[in-house]
Amino acid sequence: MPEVIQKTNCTNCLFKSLVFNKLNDSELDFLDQFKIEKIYQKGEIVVNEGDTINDFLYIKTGLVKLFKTGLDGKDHILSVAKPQDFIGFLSMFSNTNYQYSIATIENSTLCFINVPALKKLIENNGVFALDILDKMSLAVDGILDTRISLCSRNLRGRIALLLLYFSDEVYHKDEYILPLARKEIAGLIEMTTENVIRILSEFRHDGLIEMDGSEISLLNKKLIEAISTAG
Amino acid sequence: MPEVIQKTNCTNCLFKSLVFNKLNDSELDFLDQFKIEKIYQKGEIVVNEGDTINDFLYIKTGLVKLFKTGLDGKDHILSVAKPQDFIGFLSMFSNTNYQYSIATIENSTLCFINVPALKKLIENNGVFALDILDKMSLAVDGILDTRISLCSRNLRGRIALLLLYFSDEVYHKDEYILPLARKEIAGLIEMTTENVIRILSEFRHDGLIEMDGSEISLLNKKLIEAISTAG
DNA sequence: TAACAAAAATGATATATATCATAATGATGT
DNA sequence: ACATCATTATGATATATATCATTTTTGTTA
Repeated sequence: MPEVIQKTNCTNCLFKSLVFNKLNDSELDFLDQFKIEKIYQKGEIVVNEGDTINDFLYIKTGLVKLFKTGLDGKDHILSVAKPQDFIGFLSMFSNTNYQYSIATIENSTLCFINVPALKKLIENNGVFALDILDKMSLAVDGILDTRISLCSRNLRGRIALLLLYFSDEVYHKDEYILPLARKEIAGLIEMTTENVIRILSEFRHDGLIEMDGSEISLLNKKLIEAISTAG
Repeated sequence: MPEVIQKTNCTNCLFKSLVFNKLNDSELDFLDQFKIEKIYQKGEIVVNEGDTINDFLYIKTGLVKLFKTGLDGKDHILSVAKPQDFIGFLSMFSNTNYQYSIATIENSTLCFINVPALKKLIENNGVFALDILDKMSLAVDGILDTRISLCSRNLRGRIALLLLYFSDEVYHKDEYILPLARKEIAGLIEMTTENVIRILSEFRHDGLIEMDGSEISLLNKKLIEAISTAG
């Protein structure tokens, strides 16, 4: 359960330009009545697969994973999402219930916006509607790209891709703490836990990375990129 | 090149209810000025990767494939699309150029609708905007589901999934003519051409299917479904 | 119809990946 | 501080898949 629930003001929100830049002040005021902000610790469940979709979720800060538990009991991670990834748009329009679960993998602040209220704004503001379509389209492009390139890569290529993803897209640093356990990585890039561990060790032996538990530092990014492309 | 170009009338179109059911007659008349219909033979290129996106593409009849040519020279099929799949919505909003190529794999009739005209309608008709969001969302859900389940299946499972896809989603029959060559199937479900052939032969030897060239008939659907689920 | 090219088919072999077993390490609760 | 459990780690082996080589079939064109 989120520990803190905040009532903040959309018009003053640092992030409004990222999501709601096509709305005017009175529209933002309207939205204020229908939104709530929650602060989560790392590792908390935000929604469970099957839950009714009442709110559009927006990640203000932090990192979450979208996942499904398969018939084999293993978790499959559909996507890791960070601020501006607009994962909330994904099944909000096509389904009444979540097709996946969401959990935080970093301390995160999420904004919950009532779906009917949001739909009313879309209906009444055509420019906003087009903007939402743009953002949704971009989000989808990204997820599809990642998924397809995962399928056609070998294990080393997938690990390389993952390391680069966290370095380039999430932390913007060559050193970072992997927010996912080896087992979770396995579920994200569709391989066994043992092979995740094995290949990370391989990369260390080959001088590509330094590694202490979940602390990772990329030593030879050029080569990692080459492996990611060639794989 | 498409052999025939037709000027038809949206208001009388059999398919308008599938795509444009939220538009009134005057809006449909407006659209008429900005659309064109083309008839393609099987195997024709509709758009090339990198082409400027000028039109929203709607599949009236037939079957197309969306594909990219990889660095290795092999084609990777992103998706096979049939009427009502609304693939045209995919990167229309997020990109000015196609991120993939499109070719017909059956004789097909496609409708080309000018993008700025369509956007104007979206901007002016909020209910239509929400409807487009719904359809786009559904299209994406489908593609993602397929992709993710492909990644986590073994070769036999993937072939089973493919056979069922054409049977259940496309032809609605247990006998059909595979519209894709073995090599294309390989590019669609990420395996080698040899293994596609081998596993299809295996399925025939095991009495799961009958096969003569591209004529396929599913003999034991229950078992094929089991293989698809278990794989 | 012959001649050719492409696709389909099959087997042998190499490589990549998963599975199983076992140990070391680290975290958690008592 | 100890027992317990999950995670990380590594090796041995089995299995799945890709690659390479060769033949057969099919379709196309002269």
